[in-house]
Amino acid sequence: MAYNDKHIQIIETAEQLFAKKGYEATTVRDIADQAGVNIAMISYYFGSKEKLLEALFNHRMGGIKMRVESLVKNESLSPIHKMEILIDEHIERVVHNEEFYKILLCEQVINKNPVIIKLVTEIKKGNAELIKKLIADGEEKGVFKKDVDVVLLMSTMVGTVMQVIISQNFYRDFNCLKKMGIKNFEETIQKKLSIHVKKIFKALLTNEG
Amino acid sequence: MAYNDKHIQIIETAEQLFAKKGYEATTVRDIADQAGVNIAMISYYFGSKEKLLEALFNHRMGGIKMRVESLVKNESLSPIHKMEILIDEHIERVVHNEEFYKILLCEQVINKNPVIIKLVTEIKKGNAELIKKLIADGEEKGVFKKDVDVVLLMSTMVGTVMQVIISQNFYRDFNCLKKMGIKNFEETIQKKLSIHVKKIFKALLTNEG
DNA sequence: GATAAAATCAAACATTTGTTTAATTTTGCG
DNA sequence: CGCAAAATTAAACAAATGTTTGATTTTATC
Repeated sequence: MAYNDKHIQIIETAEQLFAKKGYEATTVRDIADQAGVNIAMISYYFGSKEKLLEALFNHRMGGIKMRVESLVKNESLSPIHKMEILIDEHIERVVHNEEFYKILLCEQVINKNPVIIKLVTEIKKGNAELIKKLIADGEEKGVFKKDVDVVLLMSTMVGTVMQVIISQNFYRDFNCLKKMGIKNFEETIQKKLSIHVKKIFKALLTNEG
Repeated sequence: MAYNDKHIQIIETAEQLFAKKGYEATTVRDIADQAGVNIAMISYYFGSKEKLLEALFNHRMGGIKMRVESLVKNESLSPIHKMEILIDEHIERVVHNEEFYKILLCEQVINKNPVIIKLVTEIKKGNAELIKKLIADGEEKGVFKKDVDVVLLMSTMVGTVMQVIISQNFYRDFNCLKKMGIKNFEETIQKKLSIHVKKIFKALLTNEG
């Protein structure tokens, strides 16, 4: 399905509200008001509130699989370099789509909507298989260890980034960064996360520091 | 506030349902039916659905602060040993209270209820400060590095464990463990997580492997 | 066993929910 | 312009929501 400007406008308004209040606590009236459209438009355009959520997932997850695929299959990069780009692109994606990734996290916990489950599982599986091949490639070249647990590795990357995102207020507070501007802080946290996760991957994947 | 058996029964029934369907999607009728009590009992006992959620958080998070505190202040253990116990106790807590930790995760994302925010923030802050001291202690003794980012370190532990918990079906599927019994799998994942997180901490905290 | 407090219950409460309807307006095109 | 399709609207819809009420039953204390 192709979305026009009004579709996108409603989808991204819904995204804001779902992230802020949760899917169930967000009403179609909330969305319609904030998007400046009539309530009936949501059913008219998407069919239902739930299908609007599914549309959001399609909108945001559409391109991810290809991006990872083309990176891993790029012949001119070393396995280590590829892995680092993978990490940086993931961090960038989450930092710049905080709201969507919060919704994704909660939907994974509830795990109820079949369309979303299928979409997310397919992407996770595709990524895991690509990364598995990437690690096997690195292993052949003698730069990566044997017997790496791919899912554990990915869980650490994904889990660390998400945990930092949802507790960024605590991070600022604990490290006395309350006065730092939001844009500045976003940049800082992105760099710190990049170094941190890369350090972890180096320890888990290679034979030493 | 002290809870009697019926309180606990309602709280833990609510916990199951909140984890499965989400807080907002769970109705007080759901809870009352499954707990085998009248709907009115929830308002009568707790005041409201939201205060029942708060009661759940008090019920589950009451003891945590003390446990961590007494461990860190134990004089007879080395910093490294303490850190390993900290990791194992956290993993054990999450694995054996999956449902509650799922609810906690979603509530952190929404970040709306002031009582819960305060409770969670206090525990996180207390733990972070204790771990900071523990690392400083290890640094003095020459076993830990300088300038460790405590919040990033904790985020990796907490985030990794949660990510594995919420995607355990994927983990089983990807690693062809679908036929393994649930109890057996729980044990396996707990051991794997323990080794995995300890390996990461070693890399981040000590000067080499 | 009487009595007061606590617990339990079915029913009712006002709101709010997502969705639909049916009428009206806007748009696109010959 | 004319007219059909699409978009937009206000209003209405039934269903479900958390909470309260007021009566009844159980429990505990003397």
